[in-house]
This record gives sequence, structure tokens and C-alpha cells, in this order.
Amino acid sequence: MFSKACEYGIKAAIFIAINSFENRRVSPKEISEEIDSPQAFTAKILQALVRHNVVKSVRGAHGGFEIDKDKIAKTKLSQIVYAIDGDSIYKGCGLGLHTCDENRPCPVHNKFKVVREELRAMLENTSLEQLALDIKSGVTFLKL
Amino acid sequence: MFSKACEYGIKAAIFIAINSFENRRVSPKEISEEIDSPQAFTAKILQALVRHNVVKSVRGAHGGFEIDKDKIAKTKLSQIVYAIDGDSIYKGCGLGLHTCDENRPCPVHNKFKVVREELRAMLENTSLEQLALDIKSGVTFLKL
DNA sequence: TTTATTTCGGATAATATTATCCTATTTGTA
DNA sequence: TACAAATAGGATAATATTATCCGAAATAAA
Repeated sequence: MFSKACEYGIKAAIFIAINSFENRRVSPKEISEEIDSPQAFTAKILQALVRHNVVKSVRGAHGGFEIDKDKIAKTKLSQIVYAIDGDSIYKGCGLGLHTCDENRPCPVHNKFKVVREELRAMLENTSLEQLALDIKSGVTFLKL
Repeated sequence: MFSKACEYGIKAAIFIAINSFENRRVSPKEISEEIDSPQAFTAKILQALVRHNVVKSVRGAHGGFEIDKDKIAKTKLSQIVYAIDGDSIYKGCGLGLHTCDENRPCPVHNKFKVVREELRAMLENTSLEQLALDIKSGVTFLKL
């Protein structure tokens, strides 16, 4: 469904959020160990999240990645996915047609619309805060 | 959402179905021209569909690809997707966790379940016949 | 101001996906 | 039987994705 990069990005953002609640910055090393991802690759993905203003980075000693506490609740899964995979999940024809819309739909256009819409709503309605709190309360897990 | 291979496979199967209604076999060349896909790659995908018993191939002179007429209505999108992409769309964790189930769900497990289920239902309920008839009646389009 | 720490970013490598090419095999027909 | 028409399938190439490495730039603290 998502690219590997996007999977890592989502998990990384959740881990950063959890730590930002405690005012702790985290490094790519900590992150990749915690979410079980390749370190250097994860660092690249973090850069993308920084560029898209999803997470904040602080360089130099005692630096690391963090998310403003009051931003965690406002940040939605959709923003993370967009920062990494772009809008390919929403946009684009299910069968790869160049032109595919209501006027000239591909064979699966209308069938797909429902699923796409469900996915979009899910991504736009799920906040980082919610995901981070589920981990903290032990309802969900980041690893294994 | 789907791999390129899967997109081509779905379109190819629809085109074969349309022609099988008229008792015409079609070649990889005709197919790839009609669905705007690379010929040799499409041929490989057709082989996979044959192996998985989705379409029938007839070698030699006057050969080509076809689908038994009484099979067209019974064949579901899910079977085509499965033949090419496997069950990765249904199975597997949205965040790539090795272990992710009701007992030990990943952060998005329950959110994703809804979307996955919608997708699964859509694929399993959509028949080749339906897709082929929509094309024939000019409601949907295979190209552009 | 120097040093240690840490992210940034370019270059490169490994792997997976997509695509092409060429020959073998099958089958109908002259 | 010989030939032509077709799919099957192996080998290879091109591209995209995933992953690694290393030096540059920034920053805090000694």
C-alpha cells in the first residue's frame, strides 16, 4: 500500500511525537533502532519530513528531531504520507490511465473511488497524537 | 495502489474478455496496442494469468488468448490481482511490521482494516463481465 | 576559538520492478 | 513433412526504489 520510505516515515514521526511529549529530542540512530529501519535511509526520510515542516530538526550538540507539542495533535497521517509519497495515493488512475475522470472514467474508476475516499478520510482524520497515545498506553506497537 | 504489472494485467484481461464475447482470440501485440502497454512485458504478465488459470492461451497458428465465455462472469478482479501481485494487498501490515494482528496491532492496524476490507470487497465483487460490458456500452474506457 | 556532536546533502551501491530481445516449442495448414 | 504463425521462457537491460557511506555545515560547550 505504502512505500517502505513512507512506512518508516510514519513510524519515525510517531516515535518522535512520543518523545516530544517528554521534551526529548531523538537522533536518527535512536529512531531507526526503535522502529527497526536502516539508519541512513531513515535519516533521508527525516530530511523530507523536515523540509515539509512535519518535524523540526535541531543541528549540533544536543540536537535531534522533535515536534512542537501543540503541533502533534494537529498533524495528520495524510501530511506525513504526502511529504514522502506525494499525492499519488489520492490522485492518479487506478489503472494508470493518463486521462481518467468522471467524464472519461477507466473501467475501475467508480469502484475505486469508494476505496480511495475511505483511505483519504482515514489518513486525514488520524492524528499523530492519537497514534502516539495508543503506543504509550500499550494498545498498539511500533516493533516486531 | 497496484503495480504496473497488475494494471496491465487487469486491462489485458478486460480486453480479452471483450473479444472472447465475440469468439475472437487476441495476441499480445493486439492487446498491448489496445491497452497501451509494452508488448513483451505484457506477454509475461499474460503468462502469469495463464498459469493461474485466469485466461486460456492457444499456441500455434490461429492461436492467441481467450477466456471461456461462461467464465467471464465468474472471474473476479481479485483473481487477476492475486495472480500478479499475490495477496500482499490483503495480507501484510500497513507499516511493514513482521508481526501485526489483533493481539499485537501496529499503530494503524485498526484504521487500515476498514480500508483494506473495503478494497477486498470491491475486488471480490467486481467481475470481468461487468467491466467488459461497461467498455462495450461506452460507459468506461481502456485507453488515454 | 577550538572541539565534540549532530543534522544535511551529495555520491554511490544493492535490490526490485519494469521492459526488451531472442530462441524454443507448439500447432494449424499447405 | 515442411512451413508459417503463435505463445513460452530464458537472458539481459533500463529504471526506480531502497540502502549505505562520507564529508560539509551548524551548534553547543569547554
